[in-house]
Amino acid sequence: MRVTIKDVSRVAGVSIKTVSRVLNKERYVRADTRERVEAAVKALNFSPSLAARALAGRRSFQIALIYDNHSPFYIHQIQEGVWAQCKEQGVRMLAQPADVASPTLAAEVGGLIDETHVDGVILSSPVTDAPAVLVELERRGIPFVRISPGTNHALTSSVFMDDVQAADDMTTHLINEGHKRIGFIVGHPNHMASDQRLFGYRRALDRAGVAFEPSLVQPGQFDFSSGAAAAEALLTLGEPPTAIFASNDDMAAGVLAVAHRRDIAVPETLSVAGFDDTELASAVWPPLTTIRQPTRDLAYAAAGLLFSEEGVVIHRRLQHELIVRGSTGRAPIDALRP
Amino acid sequence: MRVTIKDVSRVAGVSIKTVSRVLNKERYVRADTRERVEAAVKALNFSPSLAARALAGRRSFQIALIYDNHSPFYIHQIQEGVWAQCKEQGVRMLAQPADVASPTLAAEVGGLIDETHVDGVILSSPVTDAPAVLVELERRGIPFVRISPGTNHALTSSVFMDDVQAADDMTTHLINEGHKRIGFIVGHPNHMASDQRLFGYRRALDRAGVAFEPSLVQPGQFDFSSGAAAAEALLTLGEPPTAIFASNDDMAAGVLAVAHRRDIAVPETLSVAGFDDTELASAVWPPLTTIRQPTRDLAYAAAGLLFSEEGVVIHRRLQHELIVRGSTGRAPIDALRP
DNA sequence: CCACAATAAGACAGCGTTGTCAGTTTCAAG
DNA sequence: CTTGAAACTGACAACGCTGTCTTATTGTGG
Repeated sequence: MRVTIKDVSRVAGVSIKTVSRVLNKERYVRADTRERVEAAVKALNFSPSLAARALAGRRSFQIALIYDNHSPFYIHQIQEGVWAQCKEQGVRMLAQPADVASPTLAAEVGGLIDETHVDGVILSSPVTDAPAVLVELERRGIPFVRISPGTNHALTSSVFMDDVQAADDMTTHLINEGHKRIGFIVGHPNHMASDQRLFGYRRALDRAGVAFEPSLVQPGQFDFSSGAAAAEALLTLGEPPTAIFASNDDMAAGVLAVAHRRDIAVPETLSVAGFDDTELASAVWPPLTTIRQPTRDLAYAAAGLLFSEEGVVIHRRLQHELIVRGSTGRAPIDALRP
Repeated sequence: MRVTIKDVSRVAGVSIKTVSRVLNKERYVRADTRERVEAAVKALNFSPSLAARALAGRRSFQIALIYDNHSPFYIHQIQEGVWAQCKEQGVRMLAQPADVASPTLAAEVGGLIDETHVDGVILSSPVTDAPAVLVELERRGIPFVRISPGTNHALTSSVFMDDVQAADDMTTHLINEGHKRIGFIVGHPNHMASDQRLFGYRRALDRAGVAFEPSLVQPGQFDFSSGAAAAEALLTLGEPPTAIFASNDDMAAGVLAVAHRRDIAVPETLSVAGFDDTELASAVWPPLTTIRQPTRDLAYAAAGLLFSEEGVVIHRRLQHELIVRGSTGRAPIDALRP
């Protein structure tokens, strides 16, 4: 039935252990022996059983990617980045949706690890900041890397971008365009990045001497409809903002939709900015000025760290980029008058 | 270190075989014995090793989902549907991106099966129609279900919707709105659904007695930019269409962007229709009139079939729905004049 | 209360690998 | 040549379960 290492060893005329050595690129195999084994592997089209390898050895050749994110585009990029790295390393990726709000999350993660013997775990925000999960992972001593965690205090590698600076950059850009009343839509409360982006917004305002106005800040959930709702709230203020900076693209798309519905010209009357530069940002009209978050690269790098030398903790920051597109422009003239 | 079935058996005071019986819900275990075992499982927080189960038994408690699709939204829904079903069944899902164009695809799929011992496979369009993959799967006798395959001739279950009828419905809707010149953007050539949607478009035109005009049909790739390119081509025709029907939402979003850029009012001057009803459809402006493809349900049902009684081949059709939103409307008056 | 089937539980091999250890070959230096 | 270390290879147990077979134990009709 199944082609096993035994078949390979028979065809190659060596012991199964030697085949195993070749498979695992161990030392002490003569070149011609190796070649014979490799030929047999190819001839029989042999793929070693991960189950057997996991059971017998110290590696399972599988890692888990755990995420809970409401932006399909974001997840897609994360998956793709991790996937690409795994492919290079010859390791399988187990994508695992999760619910950070669930009280059983840590137990589920533990169960996943027990069941699958995964060699490591990649946590994507906001699972990166679920204390119970971190504790569980540390207790087991299983290597893990976090993508865009809220803090870097853990004894674990992470890859991230500077959310504060990015939000600051965007806000500063809007201020430079003459905007004084800049609405801000906060991200999902579960994500630490939400706080940081809000802080970046405030820091930029502060530095520019623009007064912070609490009514210009609206809560959001990182999805389209919460963005729309926040926009409604902002645009019905007595003195509405001339620009709205949403903490991600999905919410910015919601803002655009509301602006269109209310016949508010973008960017002439209202500038709209997003964050992430997912595909959505260029699929809407006008295309969104946004922050390019190197999501795919972040994920790729994270997986890379997981496979790198054990014991070294690295916190790698990747560069963001302000992408100016058609959704933002100069503040309307009357707004520029004092 | 790891909690094993042995630990459970010791705590419960039974043999490991009995624990195994409880785990697998086999017959011939006394109620009180079962309870004792279950208590021990809970107390020790035991999760059986899938590797060991796969190796020893006939099941691996894992299935693979293989896809190659360029719409992140679509994939996201597929993953979610399969995932939900797997969770109910207590089975792990291995999401596996693929490249239908790759000559080694069938071998990769074979390798995946050998490595992981998966109990079954779910194929998402267009992998559903890669002959080499189907042959490989059949050769191994591994159960598989196809989501939205091009044809139902195989001896395998599938779930799908009626693409022809759906495209017909949409086209008819546009005709009923007074449109006579309806542009059509074809989907990715790898997808059989692309052909079928084109056929539905033609069938509706034909039935309504509207002449088919080849120049109104443009190729596309199911992504935003190919939609935009097709729109450019259509709108620079001597006599441009009053409506454009794109074979999916991503391409329709591209059409919208081009219309905005050219200052063409949607839907007053140009109606735009999509297909799929992904989240994108309501994230753009105006929100897209589209066909709701029950993607998530399709995926959920597909996984369900995989776990259902062996040997029965079922082809399940799920209902689509025409969703009329703001992107389509009556044809402009001058177009209604003969 | 006996015979016999149905129910219940355990012993043990084996799934396909890797780890450990022991054994054999090669080769450079003496 | 011999010697000893380095290079190479193999035998065998073990990983954590399930399948098969065997051995109690219970229940039921006559």
